[in-house]
Amino acid sequence: MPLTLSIQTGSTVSIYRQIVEQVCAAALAGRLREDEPLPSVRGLAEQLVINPNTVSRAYGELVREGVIEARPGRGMFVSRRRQIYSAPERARRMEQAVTSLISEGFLLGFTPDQIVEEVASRTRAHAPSKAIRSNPKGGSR
Amino acid sequence: MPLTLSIQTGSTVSIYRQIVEQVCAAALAGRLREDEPLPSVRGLAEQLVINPNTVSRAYGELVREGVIEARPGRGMFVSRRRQIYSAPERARRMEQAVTSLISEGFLLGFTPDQIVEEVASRTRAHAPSKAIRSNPKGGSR
Amino acid sequence: MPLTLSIQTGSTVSIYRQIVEQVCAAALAGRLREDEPLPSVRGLAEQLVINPNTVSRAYGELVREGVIEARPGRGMFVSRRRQIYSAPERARRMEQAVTSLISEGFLLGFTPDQIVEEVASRTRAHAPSKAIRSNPKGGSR
Amino acid sequence: MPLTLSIQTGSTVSIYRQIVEQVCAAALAGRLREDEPLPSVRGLAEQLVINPNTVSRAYGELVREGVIEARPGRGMFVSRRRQIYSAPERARRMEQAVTSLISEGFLLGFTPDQIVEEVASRTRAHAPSKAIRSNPKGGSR
DNA sequence: GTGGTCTAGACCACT
DNA sequence: GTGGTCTAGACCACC
Repeated sequence: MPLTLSIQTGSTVSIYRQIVEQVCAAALAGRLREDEPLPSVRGLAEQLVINPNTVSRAYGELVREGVIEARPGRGMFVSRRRQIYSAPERARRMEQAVTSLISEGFLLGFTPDQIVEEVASRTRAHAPSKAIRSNPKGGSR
Repeated sequence: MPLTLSIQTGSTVSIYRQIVEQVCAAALAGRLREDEPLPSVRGLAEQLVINPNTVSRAYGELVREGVIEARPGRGMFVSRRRQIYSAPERARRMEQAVTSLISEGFLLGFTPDQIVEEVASRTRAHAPSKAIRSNPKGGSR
Repeated sequence: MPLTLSIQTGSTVSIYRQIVEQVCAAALAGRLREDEPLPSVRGLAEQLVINPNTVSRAYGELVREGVIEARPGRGMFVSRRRQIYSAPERARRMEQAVTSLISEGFLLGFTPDQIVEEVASRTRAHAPSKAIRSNPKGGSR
Repeated sequence: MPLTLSIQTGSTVSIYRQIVEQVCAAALAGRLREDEPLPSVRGLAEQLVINPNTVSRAYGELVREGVIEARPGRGMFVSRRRQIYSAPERARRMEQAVTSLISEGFLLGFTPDQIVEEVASRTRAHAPSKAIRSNPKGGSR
């Protein structure tokens, strides 16, 4: 299975960001084997009917973040994951993201329990395999 | 205590969005009494050292979402809670919000369980009680 | 014909509101094809001799109401029709709109029957057919 | 029955305008007899829990529009209605108001017939009596 | 005093 | 090129 990506127009998040996030999620969830190349820039652009520049940019970002790496002449491959953000930076970003979700959830009339449940059910869907290996903090806390 | 808001520059979320989220959270959590006006546009702008237009934009958004209402010449007040979105629209927006959080979480190296836990702990903090008219200061905490 | 908009200064309704209403009417009447972008923010501003910010505001409102969607870097497009408001909210907004018209009509000295007739004749003009994908010009081209 | 007025906060129309419209509608619908005074400024302000200045302003506007007139020492009374706008001006304003309603109606998913019906049912409610006497075009003047 | 609108001009991110 | 955000400063209507 050659990794299916999909983008949705009209979203607030840009196209290249959607690609970054999906590839990233796939890599972290173990859906991409280390010896398996990502779709080529031109191929993916054609498949998604977007500009190759956009795909190129997304891949560039992923390389910069250390998620994937280019093996010249062979393609892009997932690299061994390394943390790129400092611990405080990670915490800050995560807190912000959680705050956003909770605000939106409350605004839409969801109860706290429902919000948690929405997230829980979606994360289960996202990571069917147990191939998660990164442990950013340490404890299984 | 007349509702303290704070913004952080250099964040990925825009200033006006930060205001929207904070006011929204405060209003929904009952930290704002119905007969108590929000900070004035100019006042808040001065306090946060930003342009009044930015505050105005944030307030406008909140009005359109039904969270607060403008009483011209008097100020902005929290409006009575009502569900303005249809069920499909609610689901759609919530799904987008959840997707956004999960993507960010994965990117930051959080495991699914950790993401859920982050949300769970924060919702507990946000909602000391189910009653909207809870007393924010005395706290059944 | 790429959608002609016009505004009149000195009206009681604000410029950005006029744009919202006209685009809204055009989109809902099917005068805009789905793959055809709206006039660009700068282009429309130039054409109407107003500030780009004003156009931007109008477009932003339309995005929030689900009428159009922004594809960053490409332009604004009409989005697929969806009902974003809940039934009570729809009723509430419609009631307000009707009240506004009736008041204005009375103030202008129209009788109830005349008011109804004005609306009836205009709705007939606005909706040549029930199908959204109607062809406004003639040819099936 | 001493003419009941009501205002609603959080509306886009200002308070004084709401008063103007309601008094105007009442006068035109014949719900106000010519020998019957309107509520006093102070009385109405007290009743509606608003600032007397606001009521005063509304009455001033009505006087300026020729809808009511002051009989010093006795109070405000409805005057014999005269047209204050030129015919083209009236038509222009009415057209604008109708356009607004139709746009909003379409946006909310109402069909043309439903929009007309909404207006029709409301005008019936507004004017149960047949005491409409103004004839804007032919002139019973 | 309050919010609402508009203009002018700038910078950024995305395609 | 596109839209999105922010600043600066102005004017208006409302209370």
